[in-house]
Amino acid sequence: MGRIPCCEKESVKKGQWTPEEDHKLSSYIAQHGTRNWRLIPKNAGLQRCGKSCRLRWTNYLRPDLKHGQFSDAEEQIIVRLHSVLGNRWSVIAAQLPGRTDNDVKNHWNTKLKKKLSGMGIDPVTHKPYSHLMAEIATTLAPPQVANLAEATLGCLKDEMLHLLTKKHIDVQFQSPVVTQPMINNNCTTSPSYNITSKHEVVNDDDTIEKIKIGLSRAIIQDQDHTNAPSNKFWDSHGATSGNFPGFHYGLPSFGHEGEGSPWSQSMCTGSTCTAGDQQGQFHSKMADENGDESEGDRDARNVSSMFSPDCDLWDLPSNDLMNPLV
DNA sequence: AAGATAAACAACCGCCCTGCC
DNA sequence: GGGCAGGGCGGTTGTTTATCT
Repeated sequence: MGRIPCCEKESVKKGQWTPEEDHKLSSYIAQHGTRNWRLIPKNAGLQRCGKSCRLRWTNYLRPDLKHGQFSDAEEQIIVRLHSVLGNRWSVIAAQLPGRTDNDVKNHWNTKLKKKLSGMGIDPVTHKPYSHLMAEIATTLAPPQVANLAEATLGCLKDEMLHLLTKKHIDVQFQSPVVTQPMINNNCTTSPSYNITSKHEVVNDDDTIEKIKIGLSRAIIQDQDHTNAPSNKFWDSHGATSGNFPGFHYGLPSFGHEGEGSPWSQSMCTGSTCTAGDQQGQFHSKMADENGDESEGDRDARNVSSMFSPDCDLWDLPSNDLMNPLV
């Protein structure tokens, strides 16, 4: 017994919507509202699945939607929220009037990810690539480090090669450019990425080789210290996370995770997220406000609080958000 | 000018959550 | 409490448009 389909697939049209279909749907919704999406296509005379109608309406036809280019301010907000929330597009979109989650997601995937990568910043964790590689080299046990480092290089290689064919990335990788905060609200300490970088093309293979050599050296140095167990974070704190004075080491994650971004998770599992620090306050605040409301409601409200005059998040010292190793 | 490639956008799919019965 | 339907969400795919060779 499978799930009951939301509509009869055979009699349903797919693909691009025609202006006539748009008009039918808009007219029907203007008259009857958006109750019961399953009945809407039938009543509006559309050969479409109710779900398809809902998407068309919410992502394109709604009169309050913006359809133009994203402004710099909007991009900054997306990057900023993504660093905290991860791929929670609906929550991010809720902070951008007239934008849908689909809009934001598409814009992120087609433009912003590449811009960040071009700056030497991993768009998943919002950390510099050099930071990620340093973490790998210093966090893992010697039997695992070589294989995992190789695997990580594999993950990064495609993106790097793609970028290196177009833009120069310094072997040391540039740290995020700190500019004026994008949202004022009396916040003066928040960094924001300067999402513009134009450089000349360099020799791809040479750069990749330098990256590999640098990582190999780090691995070798790490292996040289295998007889000093007290220095091994993974000995005393588990294989994937641990503490080190001034830094939190978490195994970089390249996939989607359930609760917030890997980076935000990482921030809250190590020494940088103590009960007294500001980031910890932010997260415990989120945890305190659960009540009976839905997770989405909480997210939306908590995110809204970031933009409040109190400026909870934007007041955080830049190190608490980015915690750069380099 | 034509084909190839990349970028941008639109839509679909399947999972999951929530509310109702 | 369990089952079901509706709807939300994020990931992915398909199509169109722009740019490059």
